[in-house]
Amino acid sequence: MRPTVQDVARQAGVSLATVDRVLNRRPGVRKVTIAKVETAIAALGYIRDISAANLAKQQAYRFAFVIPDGSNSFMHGLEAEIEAVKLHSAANRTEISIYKVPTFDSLALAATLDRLDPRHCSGVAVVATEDVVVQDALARLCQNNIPVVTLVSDTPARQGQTYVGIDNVAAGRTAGRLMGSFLGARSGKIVLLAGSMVLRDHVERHMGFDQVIISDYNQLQCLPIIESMDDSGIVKQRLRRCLAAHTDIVGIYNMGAGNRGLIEVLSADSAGNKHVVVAHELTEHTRRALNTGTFDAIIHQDAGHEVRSALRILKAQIDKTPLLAGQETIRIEIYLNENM
Amino acid sequence: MRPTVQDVARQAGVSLATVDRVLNRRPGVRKVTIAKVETAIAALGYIRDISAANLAKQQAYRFAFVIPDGSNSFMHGLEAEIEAVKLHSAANRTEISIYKVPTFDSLALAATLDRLDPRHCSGVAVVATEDVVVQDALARLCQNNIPVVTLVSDTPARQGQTYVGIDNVAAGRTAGRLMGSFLGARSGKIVLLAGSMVLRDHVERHMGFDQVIISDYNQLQCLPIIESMDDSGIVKQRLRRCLAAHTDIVGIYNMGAGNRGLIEVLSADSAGNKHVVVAHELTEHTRRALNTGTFDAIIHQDAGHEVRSALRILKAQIDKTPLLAGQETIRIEIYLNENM
DNA sequence: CTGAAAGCGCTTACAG
DNA sequence: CTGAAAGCGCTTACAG
Repeated sequence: MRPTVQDVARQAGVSLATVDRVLNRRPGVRKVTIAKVETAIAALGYIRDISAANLAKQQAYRFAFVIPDGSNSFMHGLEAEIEAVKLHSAANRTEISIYKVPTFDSLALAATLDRLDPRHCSGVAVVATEDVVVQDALARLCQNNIPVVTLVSDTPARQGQTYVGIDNVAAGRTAGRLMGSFLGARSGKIVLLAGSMVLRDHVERHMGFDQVIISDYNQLQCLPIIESMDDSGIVKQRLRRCLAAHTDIVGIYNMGAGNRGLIEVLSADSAGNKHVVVAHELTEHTRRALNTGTFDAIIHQDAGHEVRSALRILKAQIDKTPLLAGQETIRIEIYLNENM
Repeated sequence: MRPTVQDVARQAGVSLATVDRVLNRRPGVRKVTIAKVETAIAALGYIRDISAANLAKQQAYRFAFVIPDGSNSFMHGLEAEIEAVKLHSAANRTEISIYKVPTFDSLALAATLDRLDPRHCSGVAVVATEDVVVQDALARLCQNNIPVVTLVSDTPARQGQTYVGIDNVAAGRTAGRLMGSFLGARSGKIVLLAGSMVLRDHVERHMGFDQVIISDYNQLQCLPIIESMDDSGIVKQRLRRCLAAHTDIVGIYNMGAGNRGLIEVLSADSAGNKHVVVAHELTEHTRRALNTGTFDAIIHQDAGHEVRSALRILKAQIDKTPLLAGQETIRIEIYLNENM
């Protein structure tokens, strides 16, 4: 049988309450007593049962997910994954709320974060922009001892904040390698599409992509970035103009959203399939594009994994328990038509 | 506050014990009583607290992992991942034992499975061969109500057995697509390496690879499979002979283990880097081969994910709780030098 | 077929 | 600074 607090108390010659005090590093215990208890713990190889502790504490976790509103399919997927864990969370004394904030609206995001009441919120997971008002709001949460996890897009590192998402520079490099490998000996221009260069994830992907193309494929040239605010309509319009202006385009890399616009332009273009196309995030639309050969590869991050990882990280911080190494690394996934 | 069994008992006008009987579908309760309790549960929106239930039951999980012994790096990685969860398992009333069995030795495997005592074993995860003696031993475990998970290589579907691993046909198709895409317009022969065609995962990968090459790349021809018993030495010897016999080899696909032998041959061969090489499983050795450009792509499965998934599935079967959809799908991961 | 009481391994006021 | 007792939300003999 595994030793319990009872066994530790008996072995140390103290009461349950004192064992508890030592276990939880509560103040007001004499050094000698602490030593006695710790000796007993070591001697018995005592390990605390966290479920029992949580039951006694009536510990309940109340987490807030703050994510962008709008038509972005990836964010819809993220929301669906949050809803999925919500269904099972009640059985684990966990309550999850979702707050949606207009895309690209840092003020609204900061206001939403400020409105979270520390008494009813034990942790926050947020898809953050890099704006100062947002960073300040996050800092205030941390001051109130509310653990924060940032999702999808990294933020300047800060105490009490953990990033859960892919390494976007490496993701860009991966896209670059796929583009170069798939083009083989062909030479020509590459179209670069992004949502906005104020989004850190897009900037990082761009860096990575450029690095690889410049160093390893000098028969390929990247055109200046086309920004679309992640809007399919804008993608369509600007991409059409760009394709018309150049005759030697061989590849397209979309590092942002708005894939529906991209797909529409390429499907309409009779010569569309001659391009190598790499984009991000597996969704209903990009899946079909892979199927039909309109897209050649998708770089993906697993939204479900990110949601569950965020929850595990927040809980571990609250319970002061260690995390399982490796489980929380979000992988840069590559999808071709065959491995979806 | 969330309703508890107390609330249900009061609302239904019965005792705690009766609520418990209904909750756990234990026999010996009148239909009318069951109905009363179920009405109360529905009215209150009662959800059972699983941790509390496990505490009261003194439920302890004792799991056995049965894996192949030997020099296979992937299996070493798998073992390391099991050791990693072991470290944290004590805090969750979980005990994990590892049993190692000589590779390719179905009799020893079956004997090990038969030796597992149902009284001290609440679930089994096994890397199984497809031999009848093994299938029979697994069937006996299921008869004793011990849930079984098969890892890495699928087995003929059976009640009470869940497969945790990748779809190996799709993995083969993915390898084929990478090979074809990376070779571009080049034509020639492809070397196929496998451990043994009695391993279901290797057979399935072969099928998938062939499908894609035959249907989409008729400038490429696959040579007859070279079997190596997953032994680097045999890989080296047979591959050298094969490379010497053909002048127009453009690609190599290793669907099995023994990558060290493959790497050695290619590194020694001055012309080695002209081949496109696709292999399986990220390990210390294949990582380096990707880095140096000896390998072009690796198809990978996450051993850590498989271990944790196996545990969640076994626990869910024991607790009769539902699984989180999506979390248990093992992905076919593609690695290039840039996304490791 | 049903219920009262004790217990699982912790934590929490409260008393001293 | 320390301890006795009650309680968290369940389950389990045992009695009737």
